[in-house]
Amino acid sequence: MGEAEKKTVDLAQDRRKQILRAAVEVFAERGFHRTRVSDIARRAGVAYGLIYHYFDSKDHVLNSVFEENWGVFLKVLGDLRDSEELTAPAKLERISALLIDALQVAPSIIQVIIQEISRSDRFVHAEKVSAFTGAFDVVHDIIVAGQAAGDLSPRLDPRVAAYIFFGALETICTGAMLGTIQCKTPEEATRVKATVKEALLQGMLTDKGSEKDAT
Amino acid sequence: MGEAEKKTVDLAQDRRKQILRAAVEVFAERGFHRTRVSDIARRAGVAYGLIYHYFDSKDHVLNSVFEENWGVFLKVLGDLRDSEELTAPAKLERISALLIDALQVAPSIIQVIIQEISRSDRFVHAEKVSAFTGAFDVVHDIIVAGQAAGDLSPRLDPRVAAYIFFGALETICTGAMLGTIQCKTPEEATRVKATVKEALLQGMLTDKGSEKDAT
DNA sequence: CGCCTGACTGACTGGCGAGTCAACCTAGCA
DNA sequence: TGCTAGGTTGACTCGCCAGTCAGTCAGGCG
Repeated sequence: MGEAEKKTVDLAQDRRKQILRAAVEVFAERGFHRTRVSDIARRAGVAYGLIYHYFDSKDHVLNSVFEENWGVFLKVLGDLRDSEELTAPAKLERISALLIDALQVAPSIIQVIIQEISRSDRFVHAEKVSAFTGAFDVVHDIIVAGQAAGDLSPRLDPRVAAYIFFGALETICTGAMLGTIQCKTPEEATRVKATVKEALLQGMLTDKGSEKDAT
Repeated sequence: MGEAEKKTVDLAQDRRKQILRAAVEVFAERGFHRTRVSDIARRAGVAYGLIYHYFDSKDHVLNSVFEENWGVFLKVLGDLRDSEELTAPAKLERISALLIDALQVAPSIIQVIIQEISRSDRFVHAEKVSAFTGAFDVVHDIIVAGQAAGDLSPRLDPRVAAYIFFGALETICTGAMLGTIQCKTPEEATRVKATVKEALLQGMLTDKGSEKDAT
């Protein structure tokens, strides 16, 4: 009995996953509000009504996509913050590498999260903000710790710096989505990571540039 | 005749402006796709149908908001690029200052442009991209010139660096919109500018941080 | 003073698409 | 073999809102 029941549960989970996978695909292709629920159903090879068996609404489908993926990202970030072995700069480097690698592995998911949640009115007025601030807070904490340890410039406003860090990464993801930034092969990815590190950590200036820049 | 005709034209332009101003306000408050055309009409104190006298469609209203404001921004950017007097880092600093100041002067317009065009599916598939790449190109050119002059690190991929630059600024605007970043008073604005400069130009690392970071 | 032009009005329509629901399986069980 | 539960189906409903259009009003002109 337990066995059979479990199997049914698994099947149900499979259906759910199947719908979510399809949803991610179509959302990535046409954007959330241009996709009709029927599109998701067709792509998943499933009847229209079944979507509403597993999800309350179209919005709820998108939320599930978000929660199930952002959640694991947040978890990884949290662990990274609490790691004793790495310095703050190393942690920041890890985070950017993490995202850029994710871009190879699961571009559609990244696209949907950035496109439909981070970017979009959904972000501005909804509870989604809190999920995002979770990530911001982690980066913020890392920066503050880095400043305390003397590894990061004390002149940075940590909050603004966290925004700069995330904004840079987010826009790079957007660029990769649009194909403006090449980021498919491991070599290209390495190059992008290097520029992120150089620009954000070392700064864009050369020594010569800094001399002229006597502020 | 010329006089009277001109007056009529002016009045017509006023009406148009009046509608656009109202549109910016409501778009900023409720987001493009949650605002009904009737909202714009009500806010502008104008009949529903009149909107369609001046604009082809709701989309066209948004496009006009975008074109008429982004156009002047692009113009300023272009002039800045061609200026002989400033070094590349100084130019970048100017651009960020420009945006952060604009945030004080016309927050709604900035919000609408960022929220509804830069961020939004509108951006991904439409001609809007080209307008944005215009701005990217300017920053890209400035970076390349700065590298040639020896003021900016030659190790940066100029394209990726341009994305980082814009992404940082864009997210800061978002933060200001959300009220997460304080940027109302001149003092706060100065502080934000300083962090942008520090983080992007000098880099987030301290010397101590760089030593440890032997790559 | 009538006429004409064009700004201006707002009730109405048409279509779209989210969400519903009654009917239909199918599998496990007695 | 009949019964139930719940997964599955897709035609239908229903509200919403962009866009239309028949008509009003004002002001310039012969």
